[in-house]
Amino acid sequence: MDPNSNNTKSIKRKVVDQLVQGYEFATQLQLLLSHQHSSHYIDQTGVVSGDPDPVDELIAKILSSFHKTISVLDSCDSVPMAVEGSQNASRGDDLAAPVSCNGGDSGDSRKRLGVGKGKRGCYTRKKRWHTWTVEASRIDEDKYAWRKYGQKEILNSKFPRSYFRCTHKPTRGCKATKLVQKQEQDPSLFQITYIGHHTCNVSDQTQANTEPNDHGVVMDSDNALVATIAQDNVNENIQEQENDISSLIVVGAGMVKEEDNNNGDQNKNYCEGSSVDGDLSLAWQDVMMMFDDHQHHQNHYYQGETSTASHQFSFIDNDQLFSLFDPYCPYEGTNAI
DNA sequence: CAGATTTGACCCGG
DNA sequence: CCGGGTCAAATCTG
Repeated sequence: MDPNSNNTKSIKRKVVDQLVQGYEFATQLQLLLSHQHSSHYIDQTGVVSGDPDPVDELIAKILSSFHKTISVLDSCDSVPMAVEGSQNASRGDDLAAPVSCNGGDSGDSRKRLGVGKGKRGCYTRKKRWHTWTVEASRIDEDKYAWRKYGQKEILNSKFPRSYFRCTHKPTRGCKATKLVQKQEQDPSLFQITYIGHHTCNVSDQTQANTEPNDHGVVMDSDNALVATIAQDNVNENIQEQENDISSLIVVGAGMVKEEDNNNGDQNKNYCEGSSVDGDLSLAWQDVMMMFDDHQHHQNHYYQGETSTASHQFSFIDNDQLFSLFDPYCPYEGTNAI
């Protein structure tokens, strides 16, 4: 193969990838703004204005522009597209079934004990998704339902690291995960690393959280908005910003392990839920840097509000919570964290 | 019995 | 090669 054409293809793919992200984010922005605008109109005038919203118009143009650009690039190269199709791919089992890397012996899975070699660990690691780390006194600060799927002793760490994935992963293909580890300096604090954004319907998750939210700030309306967005088949990665950081200290935001994930296995394309979730600012940084590398300004995703909310999460009490991270006191909770 | 957790196995990637 | 992330059978719990 011609290395140049490979390189070009790689760049193209990256461009398309970023454009797809941009498209997604513009869509979300449109939803958010339209929501805000509508409520503003009602609040200020008492009457819902029927005028076409210039913001909507502008965003529609942006979306159109994105779409055209992507289409043009896509027609030049057979880069798999993820715009809007991603949601349809999650039919409930796409994640439970690990893309048969073994040549498709999907029939007799679930073998173990001596056999099963080559079946275990058959997965593709997340590499490019948006990750950020927070410090928190509780691990249940976010209102998502998590299910623990692993725990590991970490080298040079006193405390094991626990691995959680969204409870709705099997049913909705939500790929959000988080890693939780006690801080060595201050074991009362947890270091929580979130990986990826929730693509499940957040409204369900919020139902689980029956306790009143003492963060105060418009949680209800936010959640309503989340539901709206989710129902519109749009990834609500934006929502994560307001969902997850009520009383957290953001340690490192906007870190993206950016590595073109569709360069390895061309057959896998973007079928798993949404692979376009990520950080808008970073996405654009990437795009711009490919053409012009003078863009280094970092947009901070989160504003690290630090209230000290400590509401009781309905799924688990504090004793369970802490026993979870005590290697000698295994967590025996029944539901998600 | 269904769903969650535990935990050893397994593989990816640096 | 090895640490860390994920899988999945076994086990637990309500």
